[in-house]
Amino acid sequence: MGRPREFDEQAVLDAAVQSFWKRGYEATSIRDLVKSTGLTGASLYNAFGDKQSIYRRALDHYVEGSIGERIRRCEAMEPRAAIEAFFRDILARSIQDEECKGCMLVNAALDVAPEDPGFRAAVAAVLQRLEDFFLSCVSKGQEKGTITLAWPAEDLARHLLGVLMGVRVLARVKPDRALLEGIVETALALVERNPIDSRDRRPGPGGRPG
Amino acid sequence: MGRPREFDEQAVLDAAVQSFWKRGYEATSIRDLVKSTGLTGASLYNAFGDKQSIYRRALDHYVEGSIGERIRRCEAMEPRAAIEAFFRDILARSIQDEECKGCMLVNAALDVAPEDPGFRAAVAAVLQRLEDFFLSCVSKGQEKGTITLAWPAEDLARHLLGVLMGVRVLARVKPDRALLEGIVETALALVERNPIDSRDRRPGPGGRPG
DNA sequence: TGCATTTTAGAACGGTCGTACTAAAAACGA
DNA sequence: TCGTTTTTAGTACGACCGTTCTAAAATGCA
Repeated sequence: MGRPREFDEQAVLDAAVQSFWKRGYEATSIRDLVKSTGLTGASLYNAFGDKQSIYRRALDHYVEGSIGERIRRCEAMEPRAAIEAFFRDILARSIQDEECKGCMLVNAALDVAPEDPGFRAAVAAVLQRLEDFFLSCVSKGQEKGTITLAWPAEDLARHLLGVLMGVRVLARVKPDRALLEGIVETALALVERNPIDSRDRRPGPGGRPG
Repeated sequence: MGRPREFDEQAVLDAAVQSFWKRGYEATSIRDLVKSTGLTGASLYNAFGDKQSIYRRALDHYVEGSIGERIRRCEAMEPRAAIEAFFRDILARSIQDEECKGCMLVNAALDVAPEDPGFRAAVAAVLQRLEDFFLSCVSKGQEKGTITLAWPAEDLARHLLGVLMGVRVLARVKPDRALLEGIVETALALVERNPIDSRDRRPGPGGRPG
């Protein structure tokens, strides 16, 4: 069996996430990780493999714990309220994010994804998951009458994904409440059902499913 | 007077932009720049200073040539058409961007801005310029009756800025026409004047200026 | 033509990078 | 208790980093 590990893998991943999240892939060295995780370089390589693998494990760990958790929490809610809760949570976190770390997934999307096909696919898959979450909310909300019928559910979901990315980028440079709230409030009002929905203003292909 | 330079500064900055744009700050080495610009390390340091200064000059060069130029071109148009032309240009460039370089400013916003106050201020200033451009378009459009009165001009401008950032991020990972068009078309329809504008649905503070 | 000045070319510097290696330490099964 | 196996700790390695230095080359001015 051999000597048992002295560290908790989850705690080590938490620390690795913090390092990579704040400074990015290139700017974080193995020696930085040694400092932040508390274990030695050899242990890191034994447990996770090379630097890319460590980053990948950290990113997956972040995604499951942060994004996946948020999606799961919101999926249990009423569709329209789920979208609102999702964005209000993002908004609150972005404004109180004093280190301006933003979202590690978004950072990864511009940092490692364009260079490495593996990372790119991983990031794209999570983006798809977010789009699917929004699409599910919008579709259900359209059926229930709480979400506007003025646009196809697909386009509304894509719009929400785009707005989410935009908020996350701006929060890293200008974490200004008025700016971020202005973006989100407008988006939330956009998806809201309103009187004009009685007519088909923009039928478009693939409109209301079901 | 001494020996004259053998290189064209603008051409060198063009080459530096290409390198930094594609791979980011950390992943681009001085030796990469030596290769892409064609001049030696000593010449680079003589002409521009250290690596940070080279990047800064390259970023400014990109902003003036790409973003500034686009703003100037659109400012001459009718407000509503200016917004549409701006985004259709972004859309076209994003879709045909086979290297998925995205926008160098957005890349800088997540790459160098969070670490360095100087870079951060520079990026924030350009973001403010974009927001001001959108605000100007929206305000004028509201006065002319081509832009919706359903939201304050400030919020619409912020929303457009957020959408712009979102498109630029997604284009680097998933340069999918349907995705990007879905985001932009929804945004363009959002700012469009429509029948509901006859009532003040969302007066809000600082609404229509003038 | 010669001096002053600047740019060139390329080697060289110390430092840090990701990673691999060497042993000691610590648990297991026999 | 001994041998096996794995993790630890620290060092070592070659490569590359940003930057500087040494000379040679090329101009303008006297």
